[in-house]
Amino acid sequence: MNALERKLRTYTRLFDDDVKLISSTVRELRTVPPGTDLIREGESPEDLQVVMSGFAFRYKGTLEGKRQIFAYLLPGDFGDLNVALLDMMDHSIGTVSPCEVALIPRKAVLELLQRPAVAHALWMCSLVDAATLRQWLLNNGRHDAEQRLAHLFCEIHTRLDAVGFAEEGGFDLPVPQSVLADSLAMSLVHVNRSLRAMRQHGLVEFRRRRVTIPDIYRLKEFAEFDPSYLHLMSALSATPRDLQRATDDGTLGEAVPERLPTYVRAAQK
Amino acid sequence: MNALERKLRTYTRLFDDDVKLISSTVRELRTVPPGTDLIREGESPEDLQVVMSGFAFRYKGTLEGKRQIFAYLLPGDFGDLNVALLDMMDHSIGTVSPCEVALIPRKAVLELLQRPAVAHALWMCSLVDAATLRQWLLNNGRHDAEQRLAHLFCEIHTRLDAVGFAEEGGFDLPVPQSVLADSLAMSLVHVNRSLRAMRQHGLVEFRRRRVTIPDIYRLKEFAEFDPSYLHLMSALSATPRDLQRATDDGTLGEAVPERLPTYVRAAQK
DNA sequence: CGTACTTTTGACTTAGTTCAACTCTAGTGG
DNA sequence: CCACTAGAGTTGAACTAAGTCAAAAGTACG
Repeated sequence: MNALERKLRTYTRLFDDDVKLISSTVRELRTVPPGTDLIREGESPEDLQVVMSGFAFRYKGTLEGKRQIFAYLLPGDFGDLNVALLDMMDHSIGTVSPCEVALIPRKAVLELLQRPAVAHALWMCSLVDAATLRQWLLNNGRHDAEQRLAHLFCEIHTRLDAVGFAEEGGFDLPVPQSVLADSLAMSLVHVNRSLRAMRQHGLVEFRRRRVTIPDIYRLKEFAEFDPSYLHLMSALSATPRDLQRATDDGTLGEAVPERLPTYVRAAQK
Repeated sequence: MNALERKLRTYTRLFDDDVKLISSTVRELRTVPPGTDLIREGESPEDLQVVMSGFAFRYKGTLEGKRQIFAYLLPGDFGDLNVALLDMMDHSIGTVSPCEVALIPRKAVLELLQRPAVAHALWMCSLVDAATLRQWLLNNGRHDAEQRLAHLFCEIHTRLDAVGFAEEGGFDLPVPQSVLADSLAMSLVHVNRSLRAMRQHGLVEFRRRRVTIPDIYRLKEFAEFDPSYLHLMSALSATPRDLQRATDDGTLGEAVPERLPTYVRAAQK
């Protein structure tokens, strides 16, 4: 089972037909190096992109050269359902790690939307994205620096956990501090200082692109983190069997060189 | 033509059948006083709500009693497509002015989604909402106080204009400064001071719940406002004929007592 | 083992918050 | 028509979280 299918299954029971259809729509799989734009504001390409492995983010810049990141894209996430329906991208998508990206022709997407089950799953994705944006708006606007960092860590941890990529005491987060800064609307220096403070308080540690969480409950409480906006009835949906199947086809879990986040490895060979 | 139909027509050409279907789904029209919650975080009601007239907003609070507003709902806007598909509301919706709200049964929504044209229009609404959230995140995170205010004014002006409710030099905005503060993640005092500064610079004036804009181009430039995120190919769609029809059935335009925003009047009788 | 990011830290500045008082306005009831 | 009240708007003064600038110290990798 690939990342896309797993993602969709998070939200609906799919028929085998649907699954086949989805797989068959993937026109091409391209591998993209880190620090690249998958798509830029203003473009309206013929293909919709889905991140199959790696770590990417949505963003937009201001005239003064500042940047705001809107969301992180984990494997299975759609780059831009927008493109299939709206006229053009109103933001850009950049990669942090090497990424494998599936290209789905615009037409195929429209056909997929004819399928009730698939359409339903796509709707859910879209609504959860919006809910996440709202949560970011609240978090960035109404929490202080340390809470914001804590909340972001909690969110990513939870999302990775839902697809089986988080371990007990932490997770790999392949981004520099400057990306955290642009996500949380803070300055790089202030991110750094806040991280130090949190480390000293024993809340979290972020070193070498890895987040270590001594006590997840304490962190969640500190961040006022309530995962319900992610609408994951699916802490369930990543059942042991799903994970087993995923392991079987090598999407995750096999022994791999070193120090690369699990969800980035696929794009590494 | 009611507000909902007008809104949907903003995004797609609808068949007469579709139109009939939509109108027939409105179970009930309830009138809600200002300062009321249409729905609260955590609820999952049987009916989806659509604002038909008046002014409302999405919001969510923190434990410390702070509040963040996510979006303004103008006539025709859906309160919560979420509810039809997701388990429950992850935020609340409150009214500012008196509102007329149409209730559409959850089942009816699912049926509407079977209609390609309607489904398409709903998709667009949802995508535009998300794009707007991204823009707010950028605006609140990466612009200073005055730019944020300016941007918000530009957005509302543009949206009202698209449905025919904005005049040349300004528009009615029936909210107290505290609501602006909670939208832009600033303190009430700072909103007030910033408004004064902008007034003195001749950028905008906000007095008695009315926004006056001496030079819209200057304001837009100041705010770095680019309306493309609203995806309104529809500055067109509010054609003179549409407006005429709207006037005919009394949705807007008839002579009314006084000092009430046009789009609030309907709920007043 | 050198070049290019990152991360860290210090010193200084500033935008924005908080607290607290005072004013204005619109609506209410006599 | 006026006094009273409650909500909304203004303003000053003190305070603080966060930004900016600048330089040093790690790290990663060819």
